[in-house]
Amino acid sequence: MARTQGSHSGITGPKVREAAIRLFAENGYAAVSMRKIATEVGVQAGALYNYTPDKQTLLFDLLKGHMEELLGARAETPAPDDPARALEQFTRFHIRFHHERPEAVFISYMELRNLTPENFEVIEGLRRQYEDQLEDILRRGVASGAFDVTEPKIATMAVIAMLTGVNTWFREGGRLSLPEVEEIYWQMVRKAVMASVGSNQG
Amino acid sequence: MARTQGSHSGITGPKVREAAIRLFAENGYAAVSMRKIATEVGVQAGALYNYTPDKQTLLFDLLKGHMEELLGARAETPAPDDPARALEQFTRFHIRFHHERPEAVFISYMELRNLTPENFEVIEGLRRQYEDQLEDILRRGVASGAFDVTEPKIATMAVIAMLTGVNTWFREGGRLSLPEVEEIYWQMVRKAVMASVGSNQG
DNA sequence: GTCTATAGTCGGATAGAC
DNA sequence: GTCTATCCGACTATAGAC
Repeated sequence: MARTQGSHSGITGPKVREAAIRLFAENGYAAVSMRKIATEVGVQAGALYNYTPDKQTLLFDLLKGHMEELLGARAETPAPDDPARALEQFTRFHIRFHHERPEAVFISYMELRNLTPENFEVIEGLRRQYEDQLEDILRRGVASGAFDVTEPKIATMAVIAMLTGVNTWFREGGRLSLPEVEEIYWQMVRKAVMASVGSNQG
Repeated sequence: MARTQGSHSGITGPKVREAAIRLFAENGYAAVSMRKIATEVGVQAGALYNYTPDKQTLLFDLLKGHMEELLGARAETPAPDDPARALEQFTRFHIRFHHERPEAVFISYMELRNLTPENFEVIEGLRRQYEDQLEDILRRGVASGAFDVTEPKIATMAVIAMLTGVNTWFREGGRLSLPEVEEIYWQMVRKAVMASVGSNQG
């Protein structure tokens, strides 16, 4: 007697993750039903519960996995001692990493409010770890005299917001390549934090 | 014979808008039911349909109202001829205006995907009108030699993303006042786009 | 590991009384 | 303008067969 249908392929787990990321990014967590995810994967809704205890945990695991990937990728990159070089590396890394995972990035910003408070705290802790890396670079640059930044925490938030914004408009195949975009943003970041040679109007 | 309950006050319309903005911001459009909005207002769900034909139109009207308020407030402010002064004014205006309406701002960024395609186009058109104002300032500054910006469109997106990011972390009563934050951001924006006196490493 | 079937709940929107 | 009552559909999660 044959199985009726469904994947039975042994790779349903990853397919659930992929389908959930895409659907959550497109429609939002609350608007996506377990049935839709199941249809996308090619199984029935009930079968999803072999891979996640519930919908909330599915969202949490996606966000946690994304943040751990981010921190892992950063950890693999040796950080230059020179603050200016470290800042350039951070800038290019952030743009590239976020460009490669637009959907996970989108969810990580948009669906935080759909996490339970306990789950939210975990994700926020991971995010803070990432932000602290940029803040450390800025503080070292201030100490060395390379940067002129009165409020490293604010500059950290400003730079990250600016860089993450690339995902809202950049599309492959447009007028500019990603390396060109990286260079433009790096020049803006560099000028924004560098020690100025003379003051301007303002 | 007296009315059973409900507002009957003649101001239910504004209360519906306010409740919807707050609840959509807190929980997301899809996660908020008409019943929840009605409870917040103090009426029954059916009464809401005296004020909006459906939930989608309610969301659309909120976003459209917000964008029109934004453009209206800009239009009331006389724009300086000098590009640097115009940029400073834009920077401070953006931070202040967005600070005063955190919930509407949040919805305007998060709930775009829950608009029908036709409604989305309308909101995007209004947003583009606003962005074009900054882009014009940057182009004028490049023409006058005051700014060093190779890609005004990208700089526009970068500056707006950076400024809007204030809403994600700034809280009244913290270490810094809003005018202080304005000043810090203005200095970063100014340095990022100003014509540099000498080049750096990078 | 997946299926079918179903429980129990909640959703948007409408009809008609007052 | 608001109420009550309701239609009808969709949802999460579970139970038990295969």
